[in-house]
Amino acid sequence: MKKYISVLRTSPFFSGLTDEEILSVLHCVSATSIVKTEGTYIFRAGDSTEEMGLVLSGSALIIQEDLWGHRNILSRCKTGDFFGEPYAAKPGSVLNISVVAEKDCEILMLNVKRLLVTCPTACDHHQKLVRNLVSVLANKILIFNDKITHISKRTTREKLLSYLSSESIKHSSLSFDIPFDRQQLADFLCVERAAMSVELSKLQKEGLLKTNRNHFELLT
Amino acid sequence: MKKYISVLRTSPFFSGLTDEEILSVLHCVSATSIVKTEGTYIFRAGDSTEEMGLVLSGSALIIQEDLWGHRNILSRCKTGDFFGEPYAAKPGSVLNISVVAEKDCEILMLNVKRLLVTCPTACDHHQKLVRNLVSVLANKILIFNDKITHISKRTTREKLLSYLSSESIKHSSLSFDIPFDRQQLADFLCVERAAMSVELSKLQKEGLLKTNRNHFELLT
DNA sequence: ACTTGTATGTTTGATTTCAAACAAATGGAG
DNA sequence: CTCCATTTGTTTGAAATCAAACATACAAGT
Repeated sequence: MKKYISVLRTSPFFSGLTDEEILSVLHCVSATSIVKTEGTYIFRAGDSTEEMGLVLSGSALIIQEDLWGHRNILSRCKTGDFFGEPYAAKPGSVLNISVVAEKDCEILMLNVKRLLVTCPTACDHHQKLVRNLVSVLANKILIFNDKITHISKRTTREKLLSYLSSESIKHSSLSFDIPFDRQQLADFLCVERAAMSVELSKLQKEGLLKTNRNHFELLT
Repeated sequence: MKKYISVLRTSPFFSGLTDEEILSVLHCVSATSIVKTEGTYIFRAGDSTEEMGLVLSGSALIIQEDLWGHRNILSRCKTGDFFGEPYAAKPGSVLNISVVAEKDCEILMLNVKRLLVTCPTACDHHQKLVRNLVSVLANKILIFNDKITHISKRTTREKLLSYLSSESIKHSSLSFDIPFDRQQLADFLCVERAAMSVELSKLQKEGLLKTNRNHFELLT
């Protein structure tokens, strides 16, 4: 397991823990590494799980398949990324996503339930790990919350204004850079890039904002 | 505080705890009750907080206001509901919502940070509370995750199929009831009720499903 | 300067959604 | 049963979005 310590060290799940603490705490969560060959399932929609996965090498795809067989790729997990943590943290929940090895990969499985119910005495690392779990979960909610706020809006214009407004608040400035190019922004807001470009042009003509590439300036 | 124990008992945050445990654990989180008159702010967007709120009486509105002054009501918290828990659980995060008293109300403020960093020794109730917090957060992610899956779809038809597909999996049956009427379903999926009704009719004509009121049957 | 690749902006017609009004069906209450 | 309120389905013209193609701008490398 030691050969992967550099991967674990960078994960928010283990942040604030020393290498020794990480190695020690891996027992608390019954960490076991598994190898998956390209195309095999790691989790399957409909399953339930007490374990979350952390990618040690290779990569995995988070996908959804509907009743009529349409497959949709939600995201790609690379080295250091993890998946399944909300399902593992909520006993009895059912996976509504599947995880498939995109390339041959090694996955570290961590038993979240054991983290929560056993070792109740104050193993100090243990406490830190629980705190990190809470932080990871809370962070995900904040990100989702933001995204829902924007894509709930009916029109492209409203989605843009909602997103830009929130970025402006986040940067405490009317002038800021966004971490997306046009195509990525369109994907994030669930609209067409072309329609979005048209709307951005209109907003500029109307004097609500100025933009150049990924730099934006809002005019009130 | 005792007069509100019946409210606390029903909250998922305190589930599995006896009345005595609840009263005892309130100290761990520096529980203090505050009174707010109609229209005053409990949280304001841009603030950060270590505390979450739980409504003891009256009601509060979760709202968002954008840069150009448009106000949007996200949800209403009634007795027993709580708010702000992801912000309190993620130190340094900034509120992107405001909370306003809709009527005169009493709010119990719970310091989540204290729950995570102090009393590290195994006060048994304390552990349960942390576990409940993890569970509450994980549950919220699962709900958000679902919602994003559906409303990310571009067309009304795709949103419907995505939602119905997931409900079918959840009920392990092609035949099931949904917890929404048409207007609520349209709001949930962020589309027009009328356009949705049209699409449902088409889907039925095409033989993909049958529906009567809130009962649905999918045909494969 | 030239070429190449990529990002961004614009245009087009077809399709979908919106918004508003109205019609039909349903479920209670009297 | 009849009346009434509510829910659901349908229609309509206006507006927005989609999808695809093309035009323009910019950057990196030769």
